[in-house]
Amino acid sequence: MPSRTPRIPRDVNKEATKRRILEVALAMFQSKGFRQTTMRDIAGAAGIALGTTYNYFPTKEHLALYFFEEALARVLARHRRECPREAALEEKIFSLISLEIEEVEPYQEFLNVMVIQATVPTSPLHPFSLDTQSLKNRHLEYVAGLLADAAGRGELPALGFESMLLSAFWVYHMGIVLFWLNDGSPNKSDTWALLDKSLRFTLNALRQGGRLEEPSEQAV
Amino acid sequence: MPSRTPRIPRDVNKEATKRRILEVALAMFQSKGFRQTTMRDIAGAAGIALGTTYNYFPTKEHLALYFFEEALARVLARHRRECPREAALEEKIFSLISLEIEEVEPYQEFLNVMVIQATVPTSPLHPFSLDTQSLKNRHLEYVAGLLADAAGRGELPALGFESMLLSAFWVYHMGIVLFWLNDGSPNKSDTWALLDKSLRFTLNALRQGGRLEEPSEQAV
DNA sequence: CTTGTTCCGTGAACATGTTCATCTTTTGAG
DNA sequence: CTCAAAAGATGAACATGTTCACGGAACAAG
Repeated sequence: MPSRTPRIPRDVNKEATKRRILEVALAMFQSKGFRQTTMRDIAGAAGIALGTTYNYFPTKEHLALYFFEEALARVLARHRRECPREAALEEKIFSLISLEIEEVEPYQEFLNVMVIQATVPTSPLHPFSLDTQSLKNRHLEYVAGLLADAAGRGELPALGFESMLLSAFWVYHMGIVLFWLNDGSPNKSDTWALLDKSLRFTLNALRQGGRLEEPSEQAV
Repeated sequence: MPSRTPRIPRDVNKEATKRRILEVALAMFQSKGFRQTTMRDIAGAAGIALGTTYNYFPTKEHLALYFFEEALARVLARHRRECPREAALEEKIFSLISLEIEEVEPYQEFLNVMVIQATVPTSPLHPFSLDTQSLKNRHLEYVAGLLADAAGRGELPALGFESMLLSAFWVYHMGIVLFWLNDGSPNKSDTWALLDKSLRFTLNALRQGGRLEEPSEQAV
């Protein structure tokens, strides 16, 4: 009887372990919630020792961050696939935020505890900052693409404050998600109404010149 | 020698203890940061046992909530005092958000960890929800007053979606605070620029009719 | 195969928010 | 004043995220 232990290369095993931890963790976050899921639970379910988990993910929150990585990837992929190129800009943005909320919907309880810390980049002091920064950037790059596309097709006038618009989008987007999380109306209908109206309002205003200075005199 | 112990009535002592815990805690949150301040530290500095703290505040976060209670009270008081009644609506709102940020500025590190959980109402599941709800409401009531005042003076046309405007304000306000927390520009100048321009833009648009439906044809 | 090195897994130990059985103080009735 | 009940204070104990010193497995060189 030759080699009793099959000698699996280290790299393969590591990758497999990492995936296993992730799968187990996400499943438990779903079923039991983030707070209720213990690092000991995760390690146990993944068949490894407690400390080993920390060889793969520096904190419990980082483990959760992967959730958002995957969710964002799915959202962008779906948006590219499902949202017709010739749709109006407000439709594209509405659809982007909707998809996002949809992907994230089943994890609402988990989000209530996590999203914010995970999505809001926070200060440079926060050890989390760099990791979330890249998430945010990937998101904003996509939105910048949508805006550039709309501008290229004459759907938006040249405004001269495009980068600020992107900042504003981030602010807006975070606000909507927070609102949604806290929306107690049936089917979260308030969120959809707010999203719809605020998008129309903003884009109409932008199309009409996006004036940032004094109001014209024709105002009531 | 009569009563060796002066027998201070319980109520008085309790109130004093509560205040002492609060003062000590806020001071330490400032100097060492929220995370670095231990419940044991607080109890020690307040001269009581660890468990006693929990007779006064159910969680460490509730202790922090008082910070916001006080900050909001100061902000509203200052705004009522400092902001002239006849100022334009955008100035009033700008000033309100500025004051808020100013009051909260020294605690930025603390905020990075806390604000969100403390200010975002989160789900009904969250034990924190009710307590933060009242904070939010007090804030929004004040803003509603500003809007009503502006409408009464003809500064804003009757729009027909005032309550949605209040929701939008909440979204906007949270977004700005998040942006500010994450703003790496010198003196946070990006935040001020964004705040200024977005307010002008929005209010100009509202004054010009606050159209929510299809854009007019005169758009470029 | 042998061996030194590097890498990884392990679980005990630690830090800290929170709970709870127990003890102490206050209170008010007799 | 006396004393039983009520209210409050206490710190040991618990739960859980995180660290770390240790040991063993994988690997490369001889």
